[in-house]
Amino acid sequence: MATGRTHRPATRSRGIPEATVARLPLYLRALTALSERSVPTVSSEELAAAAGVNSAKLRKDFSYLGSYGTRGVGYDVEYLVYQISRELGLTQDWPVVIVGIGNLGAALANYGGFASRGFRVAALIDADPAMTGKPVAGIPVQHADALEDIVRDNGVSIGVIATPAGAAQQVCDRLVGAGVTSILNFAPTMLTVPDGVDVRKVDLSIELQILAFHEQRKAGEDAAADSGMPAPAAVKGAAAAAAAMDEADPKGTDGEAPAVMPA
Amino acid sequence: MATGRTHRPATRSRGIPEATVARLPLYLRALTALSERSVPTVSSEELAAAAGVNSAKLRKDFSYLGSYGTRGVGYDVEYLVYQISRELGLTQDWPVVIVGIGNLGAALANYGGFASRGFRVAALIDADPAMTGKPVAGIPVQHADALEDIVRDNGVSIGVIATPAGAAQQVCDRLVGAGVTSILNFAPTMLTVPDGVDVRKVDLSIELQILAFHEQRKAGEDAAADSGMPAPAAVKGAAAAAAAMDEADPKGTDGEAPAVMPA
DNA sequence: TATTGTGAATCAATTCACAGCT
DNA sequence: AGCTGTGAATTGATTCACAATA
Repeated sequence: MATGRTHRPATRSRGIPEATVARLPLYLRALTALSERSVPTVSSEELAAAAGVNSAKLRKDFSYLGSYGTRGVGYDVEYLVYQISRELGLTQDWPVVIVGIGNLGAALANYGGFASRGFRVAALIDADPAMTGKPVAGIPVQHADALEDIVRDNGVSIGVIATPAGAAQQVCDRLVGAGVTSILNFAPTMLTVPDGVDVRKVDLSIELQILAFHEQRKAGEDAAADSGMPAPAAVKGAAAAAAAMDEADPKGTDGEAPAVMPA
Repeated sequence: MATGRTHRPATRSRGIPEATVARLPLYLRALTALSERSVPTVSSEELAAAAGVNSAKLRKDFSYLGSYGTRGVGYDVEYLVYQISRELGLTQDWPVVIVGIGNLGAALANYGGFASRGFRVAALIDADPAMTGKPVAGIPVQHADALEDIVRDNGVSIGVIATPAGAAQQVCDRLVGAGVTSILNFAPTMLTVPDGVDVRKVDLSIELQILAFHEQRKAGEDAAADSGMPAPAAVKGAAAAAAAMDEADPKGTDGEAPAVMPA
């Protein structure tokens, strides 16, 4: 993710800003919707509105990819869909494995978006022997012992971790050892990986906490402004309540990480 | 989210950078782990390593909250846990409703993190009458007709949308109409909300696409460098393949959005 | 005429580096 | 002696505003 090497001088100089890369999927989704409605062209203004960004930002983003628009007219929808798909690497097939088939892993396996263009669920892996062979989303769950073989046999380079926090690092190490170089982590823990391996993290509790912060700001900062804990003195216990949040696996039918994804 | 008002002059001048707010939950998690191991103090260096950031950034972040450390020593773990919890608004109870109890909604409902400090699942809501009354994670699912009553009766200000994309905007409108001012959206669609309402989005397909981009960069840009679609001419069809990804609900036992969250 | 593509200006976030305290 | 807190420098992202052009 942060290895700043200087590769090919092709098409356009490399170095699309990370912020731009993160928005390309947004544009692609909006363009796809237009494509389905057979809209032939869009202006930066229209497309920006559909993607929820402003048009100057969108044009600047596209300028990193090349000059794919026509002045006075706009962008050819189909052509842009193709160019962005290619830029994102979606014109090829990416086999992924999902490790940890609990509530969340199952939800991910059932996600329609996986099965469509670009990504393919190559295997579902779980450490619980009782799960082995059980079909989830039509795919039989395989035991964790076979992880390395599965990754190698399928040429998997993207792994999804949906295990409990305690197992995540170990699973990560095994995935990386077997050749995976991109990881999507749903477990609420920081993963340590060697250079050259990308990790993206999706964490519901963090998203909720950020919302709570803003919500608090809105609700007025009057009520219960200051109630205790005046100085870094002996405050043991009181704060410990805020703990528990992450780690551990309180209730939950089985333990894994909730996932992220749309219908 | 972007309303730049100038509120209370209390404790410290308002205006914690958004990037800092987004990292506070990370620090909180690391501190919580230290707290559980009864570690009394940490240096910025140690805590930064545990949270996966560098120490200068962490110190700068904390400087926005106030001077909670001790030079030559470090930070008091319990005290910092308390201060960050308070800053994030986690010292109060936030009732949340989850709308759309499919694969993903159920995974979210079962997520342990919800039940612990700060957030409480006040209700589960689904539009399917067959779901009504069925307990999920010990909480009976209620019908969507009761949405407004549920939100008002429970004083809910945070809503989680885990419905199919097609229903998301309508659900969002109803939540906002009933008084919800913060929304966590798992549906793969852009939501339009009035000023003063925050939306955070979690989207697996976007995360995967970002990973694919970096993966492609690593794999060498040789193979299949350029295969077709030379100009913005007649390219109908070819690119349409990249579509389908989002929207719609291909397979999937029932249709909702996968979720995001840890064990 | 309408709309892109992009330098220049602005704003935000990160990192440096060190003075100030304990 | 060690570590925080923070101005100053730097790097990165966004927005402005307009010349280029189909």
